[in-house]
Amino acid sequence: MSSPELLLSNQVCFLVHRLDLSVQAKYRPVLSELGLTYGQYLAMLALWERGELGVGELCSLLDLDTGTVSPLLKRLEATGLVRRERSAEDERAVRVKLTEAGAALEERARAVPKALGPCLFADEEDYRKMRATLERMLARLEGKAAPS
Amino acid sequence: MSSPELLLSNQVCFLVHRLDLSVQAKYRPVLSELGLTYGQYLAMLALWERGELGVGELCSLLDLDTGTVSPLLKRLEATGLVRRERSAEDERAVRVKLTEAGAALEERARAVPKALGPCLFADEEDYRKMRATLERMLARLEGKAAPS
DNA sequence: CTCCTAAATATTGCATACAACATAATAGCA
DNA sequence: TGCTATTATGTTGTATGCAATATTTAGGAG
Repeated sequence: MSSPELLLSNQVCFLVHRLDLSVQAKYRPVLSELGLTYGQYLAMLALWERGELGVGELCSLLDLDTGTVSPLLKRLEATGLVRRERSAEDERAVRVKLTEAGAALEERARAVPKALGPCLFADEEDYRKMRATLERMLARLEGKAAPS
Repeated sequence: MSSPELLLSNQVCFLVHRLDLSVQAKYRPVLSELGLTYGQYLAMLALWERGELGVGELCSLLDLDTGTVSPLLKRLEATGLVRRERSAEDERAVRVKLTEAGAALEERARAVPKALGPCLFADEEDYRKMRATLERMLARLEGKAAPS
């Protein structure tokens, strides 16, 4: 017999996971029209914001591993949205820059939050509360030491 | 120049995604001691709860595709926690059952929520509010039609 | 009974994600 | 200068996750 602590429906972690997958599912068809996956969209957001980034910077911004980001950038380069150039001063570093096409895509991308915002929250107030809750959960997670 | 709508830090979807990955990262070392991945843990929760399941049922419960669940069950079978048997009445159907080892693992798994609960929420009250917020977000997402 | 459709599960291909390791270049220090 | 540690990035192996397709079996119309 299961104790309530082990019931699937009682797990916050499961709720978070389903929510993430559901959100991605909502974004998928919209981003597909831009030729982007969900992960690529997040990377492009960072690039539109910063213009140019190192690989490590992008890993920090997205909170992801180089093992994830490095191939992702390779695919973005293959689709022509991004250019990767070895830095002249430091041959280890790679600068990731938007191409013409990559920069141009920003205009079309403005439609994405407009289309999907209403799927996620009711209004500004709702948005702020949700964001606050999620940020609190994240802070709690990252602030606490690993469980013994 | 980025409009605030495209700023990475303003995206609720990004918060949700980071939260999911952070939660998984917290669970990983704990589950690793049980020899389980995150996805396998969720599947085992369903099995401990129901005892025996069809593949399709598990897909519904976990809200996942057969393309995800089918190989996952294969790996659970390979580690000896689960048995898969073709149903006698309907040769298409596969019944997934706990093995002795799979059933026995439930005892050790009780430690998981105990260890990780405090990483996620402060107390019962906090747990309930978080759960309510997440469930509200999920309901909103799944209730709304796809964006035009 | 035969043919067609539907249902249940599995497989393939591609894109994350992370751990562990590999590679190359810089920095720092003796 | 030469050696070593560190840094920045890439690669490999394994496990999700989903779309699309394949396979097998059941059910139903005629």
